[in-house]
Amino acid sequence: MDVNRAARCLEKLGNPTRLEAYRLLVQAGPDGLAVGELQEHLDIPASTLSHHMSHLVNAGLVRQTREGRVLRCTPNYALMERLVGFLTEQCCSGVAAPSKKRKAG
Amino acid sequence: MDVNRAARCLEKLGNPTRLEAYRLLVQAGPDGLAVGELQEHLDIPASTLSHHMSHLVNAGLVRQTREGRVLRCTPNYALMERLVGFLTEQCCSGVAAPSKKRKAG
DNA sequence: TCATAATTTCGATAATTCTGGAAATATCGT
DNA sequence: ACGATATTTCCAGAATTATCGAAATTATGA
Repeated sequence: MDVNRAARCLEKLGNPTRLEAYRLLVQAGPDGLAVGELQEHLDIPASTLSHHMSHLVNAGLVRQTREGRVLRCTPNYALMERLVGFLTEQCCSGVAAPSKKRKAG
Repeated sequence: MDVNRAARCLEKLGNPTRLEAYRLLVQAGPDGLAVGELQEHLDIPASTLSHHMSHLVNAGLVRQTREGRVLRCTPNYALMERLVGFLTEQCCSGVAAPSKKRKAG
């Protein structure tokens, strides 16, 4: 996770609609949610939501798998955890969580 | 830390120049850096940097104190930690770090 | 007061992002 | 094939953000 990758993830999560969408996916549990289910919760036009989701998918934060007519979305926890790790290690005071380092530890 | 506050912080950190600036402040230690010192590191025009810094200050992520002609910038660790807490609690799988809760614990 | 330094504000342009209707695509059941 | 459903892609306009030179502001020291 370099600074540019982190910035890209943060940028995508920095939109209220997208952050809420991601949060909904996490809350929904292991199966995530279909795009249409997200749309019901978020109450925005389908095309707008589709654009937002493609941002998240492109950044790698969300994965989509087709199930018949439905596109199921699941959060990429591993990437989110790497992002949180980046913030903790690079942007916090250094007092907490010095564990688990892979690069140049 | 509600979802909109979190989104605002993430949005501000989601710009590569601003994320790098914040990181430099953290790395610099307790005294942070003057705007001019940031400018040397980032190598961008003063007015551009000033705009970026005002984003961070407005979001509460950075604090500025005047020391003579110099404006010293320091990161707001407390807010960053609340942001990381938000992501950990609301956007991660729930497997890790269930400790330290203040609201409705 | 003058010159210098540090930084912001002004003003303007370029670039990007957000939004959403309409049309297209993909899949299913009959 | 047809009709319905789920979702994306196309297209365009509105809104926001990024950039930065020039001018203004704030502070220092002689």
